[in-house]
Amino acid sequence: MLETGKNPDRPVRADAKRNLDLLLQAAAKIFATSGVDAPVREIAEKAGVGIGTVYRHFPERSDLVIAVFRHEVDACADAAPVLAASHGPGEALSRWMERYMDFIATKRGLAAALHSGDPAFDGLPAYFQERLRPALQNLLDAAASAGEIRSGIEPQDLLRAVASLSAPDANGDTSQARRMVALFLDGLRYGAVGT
Amino acid sequence: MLETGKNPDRPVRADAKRNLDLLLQAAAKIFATSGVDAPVREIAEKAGVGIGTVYRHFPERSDLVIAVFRHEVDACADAAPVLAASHGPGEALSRWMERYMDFIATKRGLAAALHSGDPAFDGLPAYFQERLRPALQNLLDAAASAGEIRSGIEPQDLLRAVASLSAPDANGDTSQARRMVALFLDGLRYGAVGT
DNA sequence: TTGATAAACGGAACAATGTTCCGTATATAA
DNA sequence: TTATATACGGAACATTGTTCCGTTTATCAA
Repeated sequence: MLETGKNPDRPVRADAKRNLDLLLQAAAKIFATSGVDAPVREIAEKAGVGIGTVYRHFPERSDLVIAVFRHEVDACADAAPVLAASHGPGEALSRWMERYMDFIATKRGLAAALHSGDPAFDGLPAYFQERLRPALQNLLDAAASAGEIRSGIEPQDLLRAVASLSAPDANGDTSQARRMVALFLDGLRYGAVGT
Repeated sequence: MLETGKNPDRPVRADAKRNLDLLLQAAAKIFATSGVDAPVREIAEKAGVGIGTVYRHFPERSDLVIAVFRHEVDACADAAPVLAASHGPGEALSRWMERYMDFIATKRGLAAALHSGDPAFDGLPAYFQERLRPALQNLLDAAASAGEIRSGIEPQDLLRAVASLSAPDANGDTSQARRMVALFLDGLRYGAVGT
């Protein structure tokens, strides 16, 4: 019998992979611009694919939202080791917090969806913690070891605090939020072993 | 010229008033059951009126949501003087907090809508404060004057704290939340002038 | 009581959007 | 080059918000 049937180990087709990436990119941009309630058709058009292709990759609308969210969480988490390799511990921490704030700003529109009661999103907060907590933990440990900040800071507290501080963007102005976070981080430096 | 034209002072027709009440009742029940995203048709059917009638009274879906919300805020606020007249100051305060928790529980589904970015809902938080703060202030003043609780409690702090304490209803069980609030209120009693 | 009239009603029809389905096109492997 | 499983595109369907308009009815004056 000739082996021609459906092969489960067959690699993903190149066009499928490409379209998936195009979709994630397009969705990320449109979610950031128009919020997570943007029409699926709009995303398909921006990605240059048909609607059917969207639903092939993401059976439901919420699957696309989730994929974009996780993708952005991953990108944010992955930035930590990169920054740690290219900067000193204190500088790496500061820069990563900037990066994290950008992520939170993008996530604004998602917040409502996350707490909308749709069970599809139930796993997202856990993923958020799971991915970002260790990333930040490493940065904090390095900075503490170098004597640039005090030790004993809990990463999840920091994540939550900065997310809260970023919130009051009433006019869309982020400068105030950034000043608050900078001030907050200075608080970590005060009391460091080297001070 | 005979006065037969459109009379702006003409009283509201009886059926219009009745249908408006039916709609508010039906919407309140359905919002509590299925959330604020329930279809307009379902509400119209439950109220026993046509869709057109819904839109005559509430030009947009959000207007109906707002009307129900305000209606429930009013009912909760109006309960305060009634309880104050029929119970002692401490008991009136306790009972009103129970009443307030019921209101918050109903409002669960609304929370997402309120922060969804739809500008139609922008005024609701203000209305909430505006209406409930004075109602609670009176109860607090009476209880403090009677020496049953300490003075200097800010009503808005209490409103927010109790709303937060009521939130973690993971399984839909409200007993834990009620215990927490009761404990919280006992804290007010501790340190009262009569203690 | 009756007739005229403005107000209100009901629901068909339209628009926007999530989702399904299937005929067509194509990347891949032999 | 050819066969075929995979992926694609978009028409069609389902649900839901909203509009429109012909019909019904509450109200008032005679």
